[in-house]
Amino acid sequence: MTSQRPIPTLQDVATRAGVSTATVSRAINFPDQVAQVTRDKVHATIAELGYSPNFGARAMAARRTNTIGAIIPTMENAIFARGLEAFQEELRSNGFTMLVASTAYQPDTEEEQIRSLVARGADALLLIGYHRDPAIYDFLDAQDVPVLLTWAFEPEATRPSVGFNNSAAMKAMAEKVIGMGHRRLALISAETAQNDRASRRCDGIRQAMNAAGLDSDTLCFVETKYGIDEGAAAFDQIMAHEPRPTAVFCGNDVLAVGALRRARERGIAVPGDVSIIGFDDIELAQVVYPALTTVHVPHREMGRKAGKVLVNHLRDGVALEPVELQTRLVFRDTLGPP
Amino acid sequence: MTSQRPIPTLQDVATRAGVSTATVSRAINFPDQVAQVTRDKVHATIAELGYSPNFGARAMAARRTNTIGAIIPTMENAIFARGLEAFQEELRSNGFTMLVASTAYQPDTEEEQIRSLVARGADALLLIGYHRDPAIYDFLDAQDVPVLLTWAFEPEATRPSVGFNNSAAMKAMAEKVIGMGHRRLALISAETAQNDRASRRCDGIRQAMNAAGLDSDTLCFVETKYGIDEGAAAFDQIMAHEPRPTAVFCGNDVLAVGALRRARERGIAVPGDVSIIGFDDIELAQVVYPALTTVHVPHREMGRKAGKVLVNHLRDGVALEPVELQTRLVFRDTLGPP
DNA sequence: GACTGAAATGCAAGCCCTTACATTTTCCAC
DNA sequence: GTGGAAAATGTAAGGGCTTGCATTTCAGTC
Repeated sequence: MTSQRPIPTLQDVATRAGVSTATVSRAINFPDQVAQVTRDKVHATIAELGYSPNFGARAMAARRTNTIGAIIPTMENAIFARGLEAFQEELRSNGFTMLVASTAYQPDTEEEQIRSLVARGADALLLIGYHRDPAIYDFLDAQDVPVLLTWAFEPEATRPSVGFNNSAAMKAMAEKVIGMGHRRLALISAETAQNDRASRRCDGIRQAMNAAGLDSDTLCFVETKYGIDEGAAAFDQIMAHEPRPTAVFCGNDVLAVGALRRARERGIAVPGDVSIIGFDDIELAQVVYPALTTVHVPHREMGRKAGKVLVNHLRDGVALEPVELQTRLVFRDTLGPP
Repeated sequence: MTSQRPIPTLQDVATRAGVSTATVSRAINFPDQVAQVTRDKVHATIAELGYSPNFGARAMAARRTNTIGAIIPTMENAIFARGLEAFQEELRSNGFTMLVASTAYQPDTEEEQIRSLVARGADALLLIGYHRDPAIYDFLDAQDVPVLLTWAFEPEATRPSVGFNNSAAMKAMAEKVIGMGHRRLALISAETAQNDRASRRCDGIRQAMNAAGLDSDTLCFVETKYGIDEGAAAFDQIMAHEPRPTAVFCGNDVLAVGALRRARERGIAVPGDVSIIGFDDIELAQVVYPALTTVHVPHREMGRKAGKVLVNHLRDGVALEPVELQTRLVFRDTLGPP
């Protein structure tokens, strides 16, 4: 046991520097309100004592934290990583801190994380997608915590979001695929029940099919959990279907990569025997072989924009402004004629 | 503007339930110290008011937060994701919360994040690797924050860690590769200056070379930033070297995947013309083609163990116990004879 | 019914900061 | 020098919670 010198407080700094706590506080938070010489003395003392302000006390006294919470479904597989990184950079450069939490795609966990971040004093929250229990929104409204949604954008939605139109994006891709002559389509989707991005992407394909005069009920639909192995297993299911689909859409790139791996393992040629299409355009999409045709989502831009919108709101009181971003179809090597 | 009903406090709950704040606090934190009927009444009131305790106030009064901070170099590419996920699960199941932050491999950012997490009241910290400014360790000691290191294990180290021996792991792989007849070796390494894992892995190769009677100065060494594209560029540099190496080690799987992609783009056969060896065994390693030979790191086990060690320490006062985990060589398809 | 120890509850002192307001110091213009 | 405004600093009141200690309530016993 080393002798426990107690953790220094503001008071300790004040005493040692021979000033009041108010002055120390100002020297830290509003340096230009303090005379140069005093400021230097205070900062020297802070360094000497290794003082570091207590966040809880500060939050309580100031009633804000300059902290913004972000809750994402998963930290694996980089789907959200790039966007979040840009979000964080934007916040940091404006003096805000990001707190991340992930939910493993469990609504209960999301609720728990939301409460935890709010209790921690998050000044605002960034959440993925629209769908969640209305009680959660009520809670956030009651707590007066601004919420910005992202990764989705619905023109008619009431909650502000910075994102893209999932159904329109997938529809655009489906139109291209149908335009190439594909008629027997399949979709490996993430679980749609609690996930509006997944269900909207599914809608997009059906819309394109209907518009092209195809019966959208013929879509060979498999829903699965998130993961490469899950994508592989789902691909097997789809290949068992008669007549065999010629184009397999995937709700995200991770599932697509799993499907692609399985196709190779089974000796099914891509895109010779079957085309595979992803969604997201994560780095992985360019690395697999053959390189994945997919829908490019502007992750970094989305993160940065979301950060800007929240900072503007928190700092300048600007209303949370919805922003729609555009996706882009990226044709690589896994899509060919049927 | 909706009328702002104020956020309910402990006091509000107490008043409404007709008890003291102490009782409410106990009903929340030590339910069995409160009579059944009182407890029910309190919880009903809490639900009715939508009360949620203020984390800052609680942290300040209780002088602990049940929060453990984890700081990782990057959230991209899933290298740390799986281990961290297991870590979080372990903490959650023991009533602790994990707070994550990432540093983008910048020591300055790491220091900032450490201070931030400490200020937020983290009861302990999980950090990656040994190497950092001693001043940071001094600061943490002064603040009396326990620190557990991970992703590395040095027998002679003074700080406790839960990890594996990076140099021994890489040495074992290098011995195998040399044993297959490779004599001209190359290494694409992450930047070694601030990264002991990278430099130890490099050491491992050199040790194996020396032990096999090869001059370790002949190792074709390229250092680069983290990323798939960076790995690709580094591969180009190595291929420009004369005589051309027959085996390219990579400091991690992400760099290896970049190298692999570049090899394919240039029509260099793997493993026919050159072997490529990764490190980490992230999911990606099995997905690329040809599948990557790599050193398997028990990420989940590492995360879980680290969680256990910290929980034991915080809850039961057990000293932080170092744990060495074993890596495993995984031979897939990118390694062949020279 | 009085007594006793245990169980349940209440009281109130902090925990460490920020900030409105009050006070002192400084600096100029005259 | 003096007066007065501006700049710098100080005072002290919270902010919401936990917890040691004091007090009340309750069972059970004689």
